Amino acid sequence: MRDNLLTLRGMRNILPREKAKMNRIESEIRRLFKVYGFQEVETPTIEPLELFELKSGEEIRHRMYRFTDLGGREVVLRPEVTASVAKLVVQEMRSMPLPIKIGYILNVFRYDEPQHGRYREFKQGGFEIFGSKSPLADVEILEVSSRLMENLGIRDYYIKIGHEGVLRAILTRFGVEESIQDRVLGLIDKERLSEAFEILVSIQKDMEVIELIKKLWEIKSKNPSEALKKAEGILKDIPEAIEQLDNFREIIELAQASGVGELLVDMGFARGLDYYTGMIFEVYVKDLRIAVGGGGRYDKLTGLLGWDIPAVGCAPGIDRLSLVLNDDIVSKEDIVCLIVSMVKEGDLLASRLVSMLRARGIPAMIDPTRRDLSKALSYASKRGVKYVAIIGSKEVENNAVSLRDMEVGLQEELKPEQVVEKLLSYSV
RNA sequence: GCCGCUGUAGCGUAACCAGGCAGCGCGGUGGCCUGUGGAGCCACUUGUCCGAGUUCAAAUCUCGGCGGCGGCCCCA
Repeated sequence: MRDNLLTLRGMRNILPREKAKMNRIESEIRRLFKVYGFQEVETPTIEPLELFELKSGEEIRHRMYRFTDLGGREVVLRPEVTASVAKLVVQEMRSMPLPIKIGYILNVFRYDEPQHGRYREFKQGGFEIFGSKSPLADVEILEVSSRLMENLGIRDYYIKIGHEGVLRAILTRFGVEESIQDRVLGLIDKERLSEAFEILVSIQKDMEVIELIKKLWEIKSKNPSEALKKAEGILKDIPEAIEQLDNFREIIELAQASGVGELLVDMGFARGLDYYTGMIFEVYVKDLRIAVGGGGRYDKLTGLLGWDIPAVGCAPGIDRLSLVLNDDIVSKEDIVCLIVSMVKEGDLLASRLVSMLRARGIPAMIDPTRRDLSKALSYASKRGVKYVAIIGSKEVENNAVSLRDMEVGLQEELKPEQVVEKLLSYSV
């Protein structure tokens, strides 16, 4: 049977080494949950279609795994987690003190064309803060994104940052309704400016709004204060936009003070998800064109679900981080001691020894094959096992084992207790 | 959704251009050698992605499908 008939396009088997890397990343994320006070939750894999029709954005919406269940409901495999977590908070946490800080590590599904770093099922971590409008919350999200990169030993990353509030304030000022705003921002994000402008022209807006957006869009700089200054000049006649820009400035200043990674300010930056209302960002690693994480502020989303509280969050991509990490971030250590019982009379001693080792947390196993000693050694060697405990009739008589150090090639006869003592430092 | 490259055993490959018995390495399984030869030796194991077409003859040439890899778009 051909494997490729059994594994769907865009899906994959995750092998031990890859899995170990993902585990490493996940444990780093969970450590940040603890240190920053995020409480981990899990939401349903399958959600009603409506949840993502609310505000997920056209891009994601037409790439959902979508079907009718046996009860006739239109359902989807979650294409992202933020909407689900927002729903969870609205449904279950109305009586909790604010701010509510939620973390998650969950798989998501998108029917994209697979390519480098892109699969149809992938895994995201997530940090979401509900109930605070303060820039301090925005900065905490930026900070946690930066810390994750650094804790994983990734130094050459930068954060592309923008502010949808500024763009939306301009559009609102010129009377562009929200659903049109979503479309226009989507086009701006794709750098399809002329199409965005066509829409604005078609609803009879004057050229001023187009000029403003064009000028703003051109501001892309690794010098945040310079970028902010330029933006201020452009927006000085629109107080609502200046207000948003002040918010952006505050976030950037606090972020720099708390040591987040290098910032690339992009005033024309918008994200595919329609629910963003303020600061937005994506995390990039040099030499990799795709984002390894992203996030932003979404103050209106929970309101649509029945509890109007501000929120900000981010989602690191676990598979993509794994792509960046070297294999050597995880140890290749496997079984420490392989026990080979060559004669039936040795099995009792072998069982006793393996239990003693495991009880002390030392990874050990009995070779269950009763093959030639040289084949057993070959197996141990290929698996990278450090010690082989050999039990033949001679050892059975002495109630001892011959412990062979596979790296040095020497061996000594020891009592089981002595073996445990010797290997104690390999305890996990 | 679009574009490019690609598809030979479990894995890595040769034969493809220029059509003519599909071969090698690794692995796996079994066996032989007093229990340290982490070996060796012997045997076995499994394959041209699928479907059409051209041809006396297709792994090889053509077309289509599917898959893989990468790019665009978008994102994680």
